[in-house]
Amino acid sequence: MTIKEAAEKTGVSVDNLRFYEKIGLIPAAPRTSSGIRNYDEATLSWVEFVLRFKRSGMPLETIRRYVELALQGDSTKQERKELLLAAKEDLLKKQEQIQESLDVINYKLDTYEQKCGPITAEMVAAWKAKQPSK
Amino acid sequence: MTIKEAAEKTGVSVDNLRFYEKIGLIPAAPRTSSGIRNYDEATLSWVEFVLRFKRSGMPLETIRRYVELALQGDSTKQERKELLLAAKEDLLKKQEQIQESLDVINYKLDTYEQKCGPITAEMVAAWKAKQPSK
DNA sequence: TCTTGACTTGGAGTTAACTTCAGGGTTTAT
DNA sequence: ATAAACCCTGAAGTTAACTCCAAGTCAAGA
Repeated sequence: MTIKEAAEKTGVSVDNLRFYEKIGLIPAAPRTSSGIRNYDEATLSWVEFVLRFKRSGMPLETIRRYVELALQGDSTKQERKELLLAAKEDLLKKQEQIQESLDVINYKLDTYEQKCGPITAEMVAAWKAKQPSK
Repeated sequence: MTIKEAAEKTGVSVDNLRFYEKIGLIPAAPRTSSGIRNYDEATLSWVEFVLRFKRSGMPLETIRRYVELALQGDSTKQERKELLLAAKEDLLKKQEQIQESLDVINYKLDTYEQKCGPITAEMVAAWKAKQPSK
């Protein structure tokens, strides 16, 4: 499978696939005898695996480290476990913070329905009261 | 309140407070007669408000736009509502993606407990089988 | 075989969000 | 009244994650 087809399948741009390979985010794809990348299913699986974490906002460097450890085999099991636990903590915290924002947004949307503005109205008022000339 | 005190209260660095003000993410703090920023409670409230959205991963440009609209008063109510609805969609999607990653991490952590590696083990094997030397 | 389009690499350019710096002015403590 | 610690601005530098470009190689159709 050419890099273009791999790009279409994964939704990652051709340039980005090469970039990810260069930084070690995904293992190097196999090549034809003339040096052209020839993606196989195993490599595509890696891409999908990596993308799931990327989508959740995990830094590429963290994912890269995990891939590096995984390719080194069983001796790195413990370190990978710690990495996953740390990543889990990050994601849980992020989930909480998103929920906080959602609560604020939902509250504001609620109040937009009836009255005019919620907290913001007061904040704007306080702000405007201090302005000397428009 | 000096910018340093405001920085300590909000957990945002002094430099960053000035930067946020410059890009319009927070309204300009009042100044003393000699031109030094003198933070008041109203401005601190804005900072806290903005930080909640920032923590959830919302792009600063989106928050900046909301602040801009809010400072323009009631006439922008409709536009702000639309902005909040779009932001809500983004956050819900992000929440879903984080949940997906958490599911994968939890599954991997589970399997690390007993056997050795989960999916990754197979992926590594497939990868290694293709490697010529090493 | 020649053209057209896809592939290669290395490196430069871009955007978001900081972060640091140079070169000053202000406040405070001694 | 002067040194230390703080404040100011505008601009340059940094990092992450792309994104594009130049210059060349390779493959498939007319």
